[in-house]
Amino acid sequence: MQDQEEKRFSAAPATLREVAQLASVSVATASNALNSPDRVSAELRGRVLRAVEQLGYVPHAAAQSLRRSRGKLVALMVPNLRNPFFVELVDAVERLVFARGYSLLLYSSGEDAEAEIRHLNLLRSYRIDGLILAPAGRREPSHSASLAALKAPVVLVDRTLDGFGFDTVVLDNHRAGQLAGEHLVGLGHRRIGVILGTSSLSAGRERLLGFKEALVASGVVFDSSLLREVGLRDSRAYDAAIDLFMQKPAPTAIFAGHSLVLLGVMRALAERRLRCPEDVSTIAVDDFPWAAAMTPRLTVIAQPVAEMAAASVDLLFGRIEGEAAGPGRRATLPPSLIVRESTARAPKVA
Amino acid sequence: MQDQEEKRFSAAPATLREVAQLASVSVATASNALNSPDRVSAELRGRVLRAVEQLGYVPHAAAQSLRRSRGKLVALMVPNLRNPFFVELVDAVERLVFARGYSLLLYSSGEDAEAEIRHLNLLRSYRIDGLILAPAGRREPSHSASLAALKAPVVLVDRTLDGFGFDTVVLDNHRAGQLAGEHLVGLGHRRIGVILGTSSLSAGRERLLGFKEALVASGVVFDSSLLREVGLRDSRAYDAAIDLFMQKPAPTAIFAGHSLVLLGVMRALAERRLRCPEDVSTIAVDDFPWAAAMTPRLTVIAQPVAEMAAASVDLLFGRIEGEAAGPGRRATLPPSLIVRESTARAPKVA
DNA sequence: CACCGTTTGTAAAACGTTTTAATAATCATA
DNA sequence: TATGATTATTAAAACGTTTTACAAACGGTG
Repeated sequence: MQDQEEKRFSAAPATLREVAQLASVSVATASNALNSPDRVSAELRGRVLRAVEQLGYVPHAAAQSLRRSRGKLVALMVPNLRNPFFVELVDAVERLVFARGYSLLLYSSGEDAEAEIRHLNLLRSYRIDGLILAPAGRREPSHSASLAALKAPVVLVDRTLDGFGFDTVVLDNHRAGQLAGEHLVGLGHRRIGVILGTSSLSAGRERLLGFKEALVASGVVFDSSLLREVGLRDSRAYDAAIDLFMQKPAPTAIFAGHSLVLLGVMRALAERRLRCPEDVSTIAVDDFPWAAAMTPRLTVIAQPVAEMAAASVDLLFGRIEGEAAGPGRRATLPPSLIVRESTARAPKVA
Repeated sequence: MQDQEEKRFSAAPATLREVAQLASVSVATASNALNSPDRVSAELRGRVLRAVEQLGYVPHAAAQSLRRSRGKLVALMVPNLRNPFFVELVDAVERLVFARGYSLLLYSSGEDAEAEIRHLNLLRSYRIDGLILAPAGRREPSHSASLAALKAPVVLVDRTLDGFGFDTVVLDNHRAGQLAGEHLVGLGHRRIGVILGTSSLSAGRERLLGFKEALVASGVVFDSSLLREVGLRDSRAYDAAIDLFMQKPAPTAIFAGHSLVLLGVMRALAERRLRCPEDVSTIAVDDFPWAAAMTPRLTVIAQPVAEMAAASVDLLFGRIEGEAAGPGRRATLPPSLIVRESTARAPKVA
């Protein structure tokens, strides 16, 4: 057995010619036997399959891709891998894509629109079948060219890019903000700091809108002097949080735009010797493995990452397989509030 | 401008033929102008380059890959993406690979040796130039066939696979264990629980060895009744920790084999209302973004992930570019102790 | 038995490159 | 001016598939 395996694979990868030869059929027949089995008699199909098995034949993806114009290749580009949301997304997408017999080309743009475009251009070479993109930053003028040049279906995830008509999968960000707001005012908080990651502009705006809406619905006025927008670097979030805690009176709760922001907030909290949730409650968008292992265990607004991944992949393959056409569809998935220990009733002293 | 971009890219991707045509040269010359510029006169080279620019020509990777036998494609396969170590590895490798003008095929085996082999077989189709592999589990008999069938250089990272002669990049696991042991006994701990992730068998064993060695060097006896081996699921680690805390006398410190294990431990701690580090100190291998944001901030043994990624990529391209030949080389990188707040002097009552 | 409609099989072209081997041009040398 | 020796250019083959267009074989009908 071991020996046979050895023999099977030691030589240069077998070609379809050799398979055909061994099965004493033409290459065309061999190809047909594999790709459209109904076009070839059972007899010959058997011979071919046996030969394939014996030679350990595997099709040459590049040759296939050259002839058909489909490479069984899909790309996923995310802004960074330090955000657990994207990590989960990558993980889920990889699995789904693999399940369909495709492989995944992974790119990380590093939250840099320039780099994103460079990646896109490199990507053109591969004639990918499709792209799932969580864009870095706003729409650049060159985006349109590079994206169009792909000549492949694109689905946008997490962040939108207007004016392209691409399929899009996003969280119901408005609802996410609402959830956070309702939860916090429900606990009696009135002075609430908000720190948004500015990167995902549209998402951030939506979340803020929903948040405000929840406040006014409860007759709480939103104090915009307690709003901060930071970049992607958590150190900025840390600074913003420190700054917020210096306000008089200090906020009794913080709503963080995403987990990276929260990371900065938690560091600031520790720094200022503020206890959570006794002194200040925190809530953030994004659930992630460590959220339940921290002390306190974090109250969060979870994104349905798995569902978002599934929706993206479904949408993408809908286009790839050509069933779907027409204008971009949009899937908006619901967030859910997970109450743990980082939020508590607002302290009396407020 | 917008319009020109439009024109540039709106048609089907330009072929080298068309470039040649536009530059009024033969395709051979066009090809040479791009690949071996010294073989063609400045005059013609200029014309070709201009035509390339004008048409927005990008080579067809599949066609290139078919003709040469190199696709500018490298694969990375990791056991899972929930372990922050692998996430960082993916991130770093992606960047390095991209910097060399290659693209990265990402696979996650899900800690499943079967799946790993399926992935490897799929991978054969792509005729990748090389593979960086963090294998799931032990060497399977079929591993050898699938790996050999790749016909591409392989470098193993984080976990070893014996008998293949592949280049390998690992942490100095022995030293990592030693560091943990020294730190803990230095703080006066005598009863120390050890929970290892069984998955990376060789790594785990090494870490344990180093740990024991540190103890005996200080005249502390290692109590093997305080050793647990768990799988990859953190719930198992949680169980093990709970179990450990039931021992009489209970351990005053826990050494966790990697961060996923630690996650279970911290959950158990919270559950049992044990304070860290007052009641029990914890130390684990792996540093990760959240480690410094938790309360307490975690004391860890950090792996030099960036360096490990760089070493892997260097080793791999050494083979790909053909400079390096001969038996597998091994890079062993040093861990470093990062003291934060999750370790403290052992309580007196021990 | 000649005819026709199905199957079943195959030869050859095509996909977009790179590379080999051959040709044409250039230039110094005898 | 003819002759090699270089250099610059190109035609054509090759890489491993899929697919198109055609031929062969086969069974049933009139």
